[in-house]
Amino acid sequence: MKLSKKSEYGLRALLELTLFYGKATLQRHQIAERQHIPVEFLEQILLALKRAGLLSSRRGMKGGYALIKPPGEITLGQVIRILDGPLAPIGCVSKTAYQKCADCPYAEHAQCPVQHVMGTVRDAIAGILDHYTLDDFACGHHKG
Amino acid sequence: MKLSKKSEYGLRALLELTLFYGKATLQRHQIAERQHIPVEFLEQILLALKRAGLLSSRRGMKGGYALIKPPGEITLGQVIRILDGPLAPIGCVSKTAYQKCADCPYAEHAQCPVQHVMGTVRDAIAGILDHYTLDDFACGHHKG
DNA sequence: GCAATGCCGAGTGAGTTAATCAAGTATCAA
DNA sequence: TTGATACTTGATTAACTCACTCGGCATTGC
Repeated sequence: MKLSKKSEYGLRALLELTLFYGKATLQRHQIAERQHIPVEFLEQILLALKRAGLLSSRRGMKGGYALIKPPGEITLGQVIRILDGPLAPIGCVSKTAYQKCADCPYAEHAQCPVQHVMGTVRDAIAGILDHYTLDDFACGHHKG
Repeated sequence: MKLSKKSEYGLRALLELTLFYGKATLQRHQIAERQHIPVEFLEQILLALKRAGLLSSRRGMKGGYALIKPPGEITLGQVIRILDGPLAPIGCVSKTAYQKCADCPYAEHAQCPVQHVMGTVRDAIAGILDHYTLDDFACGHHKG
């Protein structure tokens, strides 16, 4: 039930990029300084977000990173899935990356008590994170 | 955001013990067989649950484990905290094991956006797991 | 005493996390 | 064209965690 440093840093980096959305690009070291993140680690995080289509980047002098989509269209759920993988506490209840349990003594679906509770937990987590956008995030509160 | 095998096995073991609550004790190998759990691993799980005051045990021939408290008074939240640690996705929003973030650039409490969202996630998870008892678990559905 | 069972501590191999490093390639300015 | 700056890529690492595994000890019942 834990959020990795990678996701935490990723969210904090996106927060900075949200504040400058439409205004300027930010360089790795600027983001790193403002958010106290090791630069080289931040680099691979930004890169992953870029590959996932969330960021654009420019090389060379005056280079930097910027959000591609408006912050209101990016959810924390998306970001965490990119950096940490599925939100579900257990593979057999993931909607974006379902995986059958190897040795569960219960028949498929619905009869397994673990699967049942964890399904509701997954829905609760996704219900929050998939409706919480970078805009909400930057304001510090959900539009609810 | 993941449930460990340890917790999963722990919950499945407690499920068996719930079914036999007030009727009989169960030995490690019985639980292990019924739930397809490696015996030696199960052992340390049962031991942890015993140390936490959830189980009683008897050694020697005719030994075994049993629930101490009625299954309606044990919540999945308790169990998972014993085996996996705090439910909160990040230390600074845990209510049972709060830990200040080392290098968060935001002042204490309430101003950190990460802390804010993750707080609501924590509450959602705890809201489910701290009200879901072993009884509910054995029935496969919450009384809610 | 002896076998069955739980108790306990240490160890282990695979994998993950959180970085770090080194060698590129693109961009701009002088 | 040259050099400085900054993103890109891939490899490497140390520390840690996960999921077991093992060996020996303590207790109980026959």
